[in-house]
Formats: sequence, structure tokens, C-alpha cells
Amino acid sequence: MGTESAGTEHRQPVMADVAKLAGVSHQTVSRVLNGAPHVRPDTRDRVLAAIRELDYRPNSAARALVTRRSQTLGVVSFDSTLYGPASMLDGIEQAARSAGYFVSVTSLRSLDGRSVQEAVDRLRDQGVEGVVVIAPQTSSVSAVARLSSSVPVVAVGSGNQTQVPMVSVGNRFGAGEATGHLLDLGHRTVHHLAGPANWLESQDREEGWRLTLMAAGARVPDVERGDWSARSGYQAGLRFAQLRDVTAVFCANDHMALGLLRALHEAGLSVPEDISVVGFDDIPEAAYFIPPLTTMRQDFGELGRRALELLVGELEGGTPSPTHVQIHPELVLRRSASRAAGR
Amino acid sequence: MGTESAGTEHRQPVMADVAKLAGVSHQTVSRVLNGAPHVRPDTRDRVLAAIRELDYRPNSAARALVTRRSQTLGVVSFDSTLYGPASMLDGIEQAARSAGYFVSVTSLRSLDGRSVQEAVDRLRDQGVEGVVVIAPQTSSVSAVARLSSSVPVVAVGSGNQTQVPMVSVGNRFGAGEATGHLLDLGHRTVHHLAGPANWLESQDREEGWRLTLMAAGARVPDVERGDWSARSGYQAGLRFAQLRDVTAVFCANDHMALGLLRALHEAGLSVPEDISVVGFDDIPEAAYFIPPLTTMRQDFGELGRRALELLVGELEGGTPSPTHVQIHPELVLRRSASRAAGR
DNA sequence: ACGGACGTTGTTAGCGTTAACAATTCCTGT
DNA sequence: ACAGGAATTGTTAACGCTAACAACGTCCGT
Repeated sequence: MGTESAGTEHRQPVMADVAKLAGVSHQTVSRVLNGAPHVRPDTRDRVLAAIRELDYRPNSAARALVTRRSQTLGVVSFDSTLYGPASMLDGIEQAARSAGYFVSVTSLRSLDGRSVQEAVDRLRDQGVEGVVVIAPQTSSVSAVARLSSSVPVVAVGSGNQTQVPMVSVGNRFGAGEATGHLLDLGHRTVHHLAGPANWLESQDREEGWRLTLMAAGARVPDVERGDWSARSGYQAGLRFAQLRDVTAVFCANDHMALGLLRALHEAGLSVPEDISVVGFDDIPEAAYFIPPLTTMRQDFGELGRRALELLVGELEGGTPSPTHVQIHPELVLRRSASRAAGR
Repeated sequence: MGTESAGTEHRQPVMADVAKLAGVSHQTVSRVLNGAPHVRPDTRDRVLAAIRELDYRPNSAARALVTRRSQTLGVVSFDSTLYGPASMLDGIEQAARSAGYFVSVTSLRSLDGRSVQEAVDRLRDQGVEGVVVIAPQTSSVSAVARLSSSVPVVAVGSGNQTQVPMVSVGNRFGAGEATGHLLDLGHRTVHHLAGPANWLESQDREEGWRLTLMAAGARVPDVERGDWSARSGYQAGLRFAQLRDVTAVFCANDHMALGLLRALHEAGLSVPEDISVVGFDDIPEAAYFIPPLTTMRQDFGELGRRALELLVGELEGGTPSPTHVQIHPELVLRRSASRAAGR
């Protein structure tokens, strides 16, 4: 008793309102809502009708409180402006939705471990049941490993950490393919425009490149290093253009390759006649660079989806074992790499 | 059940646990947590110490239940893989975080009104306090207008709908600037590569272009239409290359401009000598196209931030009036547009 | 017709927090 | 020292839902 409605009180309807209208107890309403067995069909229909009539919506906070499940997953990403992270986020969201979860995002401004810690804490405070981390820096991955105890965490990106379940692309493999392709084309060696040193992706791609070169007995030239941006690729390209002996460059991503292409073009060098270029990612624009970019395709959306599946599996199936799913990138042949001609 | 084991019962600490440890009532703990006045400093310290010791974290579901506030905002976006939406999302998240809100995202697969309806419903079910819609299609905007009654909604993107508060870029203005620039350069007229017909952005940019041409007494050529992708820009470019009279084209976005550039290049036409090109967006790569793209810069991040401010203002300040914030794009001069030479 | 199994529904008790109010303590000025 | 008020703390009752169990039928076999 107590708080009976005063008059034309216009609050959101609650379960009790539905119950009254349908002439049943609120528990029966709950049963209908949750698809519990043993509800007589006509009762169910009456309840459903009442729900529709009142436009009733269950209060998720109340439900979360009692079930101890928020139906929410968190994503922490580093720079969701970049194509890769954005696509992964997209894949994650898709997969989450079809698994019946909401997704809450938060992105890092800086990449120290403390920042990752903070982000995950924030998410935990919100009551997420698990989190996917898109944060492929050395520092953040180790930070993630530390906090996986409180809430299930899955990382997506790269690296061979085994402390945290992870889905990653075969960066080493991909870099090897790219480098091998260039070598097969007859280049004496392959130069490398690497990504930031503290990114796992960079490290793995560089390693794949180096290993392949060594396995082929080719000279391993010094690495140029960019920051993933076209700008940095351009600057590196200017430097490569000076070097007489470069005939092939493997770029750690497509954006840098774009900058490189432009620098080479300005230097009067033509691609692939003078210098062959291979990228990594296969962003949608890569096919429209001048010339069209030969690159390693990786399916970011799939990556995100798989990461989410892993997380949900751990959440629901009770698979506690740190798994490591790997997705292999694929060489896409276009026109930016060709037979060595010397220059 | 994961890491739960029978012997060591180890539930998450709740407020009562903290209270007991600190030797106070749970209400005092609540007061400390919420910064209520009239708590003696040393009591506060004891409580704080207990919180730290137990690593206590307030249960957000319980709090949301009683306060009727979820501290969560929803974002529905269309294709967060694109640079624009991704950047806006980023801006939104930033702003939301600093305003003390969580952000829950959901993206649309298809763009009919029903789909928007569903997405917003989903978000409502989760208990979001407001939503930002990044969905610049004709159909979705009108759908949004319809449902703004239940939960505050702010749209971001384009259009001159007044039914829903909105922050948009001055697309018409920007298109006018771009077109005007080309005209000033001496081109008789300017061709247009437009975006999808059902996008508000497309419509506004096309209108801005058309109006400017008409105001200048220039002929208004037929429009080519793409879908924002480089691929579609390439195809349109192939067609433009056939037309003898095109000396300048204004592309509705940079990605299509990239494809256009490539098509022109293949057709043996040089930019800007034979044809001048101006884009829209100023994506980070635009400066590294061949040639560097003259384009209209718009600050997507800012757009997102402003949208969120608007929403929060409505939520907290109780400003119910549909506002319309407009951000002006800015012409960035690079090398893809030059004085008309005829061809 | 009767006892029991089962299908169906209702009742009661929390979940962990904040709001409202009651109770206590500590000061002031006189 | 004492009333009166402010500062500080405690107690109780929601918030809207699900879990657990109790209470009704209803149907069957005997």
C-alpha cells in the first residue's frame, strides 16, 4: 500500500501496472517477459496486450541489480578515428548486438598503462561484464594482462602475449608474404617503412620482414620509421628517394604508403618502374592510389567479431582458458609492385 | 561461473561492508561517495580508507535504480567505418566522458526509418538518458524527429530540420565556397560529383553548388552521382574524362575525389592543368593525394563534441528548445585546383 | 472418488543504493 | 549551566525487478 497513484500521475509504467491491467501478478508479467515455461497461452496474450497498451519497457537497472548482469560489454580503443580501430569497433558492435549485449566505448588519449587501467576501471564502474581492448601498444597490453582478474578481458590486435585471450592478425606472416613477394619479383632486398616502435603491429611486421630477408640471404637495410600517417610516409619517402639502392619498399600500412607514393612521385621516381611498393591493411582507398597499391588485406571487421565471440564464449560458455585466435592476412596484387629493373 | 570457488566466499564488497569496516552506517559511506556536506573530515578519511582497503566500487545498477539516472548516453551511427562518423563518435565520446557520462553505441545496417526506430528503442531499453544520432539520411532524420518525445535526441550532420536539435556543418556554404573558388579561378563552369541522393549532406552540397553557379550566371551541368567511395569516384572520373567541356569538378567528398584523380590520371589528363578538382572533408590523407587536394575542411571531432554539449545542456540545463548549431567549413588551398587553361 | 504429480499462479524476500527523516552530538550565546 | 540551533550520524523506506517457494487448481491412474 502506501504510494497509490494520486491522480493523473504520469510516470513510466512499471511491471505492477502491467500486472494490474492484465489482472495477474507482477511475477507472471516477469515470466512472460523472460519466456518462462508454464504460462497459459491466453494469460500470456493478456499480459502481452497490456504491455503493448501501456508501452511498458522493463527497467534495465532493476533487472541488472537483481540478476547481477548488465548485458553490457565495454570496448576500450586507442584512436577510433583510424580505419583499423573504427572497423574493429564496428565489427564488435555488430557481434555484440547479435549476441544480445550492449556496447559501451571509451577511448584512450594517451597510451601509458595507467590510462588503460583508468579506462577499464571506468568501464567496470559502469558494470560491464567484459571488455575488449583495442590497444596494440606494448605498454597497454601488459597493463591489460594485469587487470584481467576482475573482469574478463579480450585483446584484439597483435602480439604473442599469452596472458590474455586475444585475437590478432598474422602480422609476421603477412609481412613475410609481402617481403617475399617483392623478393620473388627479383629485388635484391626490400626496404621497410615501419610503424611506431611501441606498437605490437609494428614490431611484428618488422620482424616478419627481417626474418624473411634473412632467410633469403638478403641484406637487411636500416628501417625508416613513421607513425602510421600519410605525412610520416611522405617524409620517409623523401629520404628513400635519396638512397640510390632502394628498389622495393614494404610499408607497415597503407596510409604511409600513400605518403610514400606521393614523395616518390615528386622526386621524379615512378612506381613500380623505379621502386616497387607494398602496403598493409588494404584500406578501401588503396585500390585507387596512383598507382593502385599492392597490399596485405586484413579483415578488421572480422577481427572485431571474433574478439567479441571469444569474450562472449568466456562469459557464457565458461571457457576460462586464454586462447589465441589468429587471422591471416592475404596478399592483394595490384600495380605498385613489379619485377626489379634496377635504377 | 568462471573463477568462483566454493570455499573462499568472495563476493564483491558492498556499501555495508565498507560501513562496517569504517565503523559507520552505510548512509555515511554514501555521503562520502557523493560528496555530501556535513561529514566530519576524520570520518571521511576512515571511510575512504575502508573503501581503498576493500577495493569497493559502487554498484551502478543500484544507483541507477534509485536515482533514475543511468549516466549513459546513446549514439546511433550509420557506418562508423567511414572517417566522418568515426571522428564524430570520437568527439562525442570525449565530450561525454568529460561531462561524466558513459557512451553506448549502436550502428544501423540499413537506413530506413524503422531501423532508426529500432536502434533508439534498443538504447532506450538500456536506459540511456539521451541519444545522439549520426545518421544523415533523409529517411532517418524524419524518423528521429518522430521519437524525440520519449528521450532527448540530438542529431548531428546536416539538414535544416527544425524538429530536432541539431548540429551541422554549413554544407551549402561550403559547397558555395568550393564552387566559387573554382569560378574565381576562371573556370566557365564547375561540374559536380555528388554523394548519394538520400543523404542530407549530398543534397545540401549539391544545392550550394547549384546556387553558386546560378548566381554567377554559369551553366549548371548535369550532376554525376557516387556513393562516397573512391570506387564510385573513379567511375565518375572515367565519365568526366570523356566530356570535353569539363575543366573543373567539385567532389562532394575527398574519397570520391581520390578515385576521380586516379581516373583522370589514367585518362592522361593532368590535374590541375587539364582539370581542377576540389574535394570536401579534408581527411588527413588529402594532403598526400597526387596532386595534393584542395578541399573544404570540416572538423568532425568538433561536430561531435558540440552535439554532445547540446544534448547535455538539454539534459541538465533543462533547455528544451530545439536549437540548431552550425559549424562552418573552411577552404584549404592545395594544388589540385588552378587557373583555367582550357583543354 | 481419492491421492499425488504437475501445470499454473501468487507471495514474499531480497538485490545495493539514495532520499527522507529521526536521532544524536557539538557548539554557541546568555 | 542551559536552551536552541547547526553539524553530524543513523534508521527506515523505497526504486523495479527476479528468485524461491507456497498455493492453488487440474488431470491422471487406481
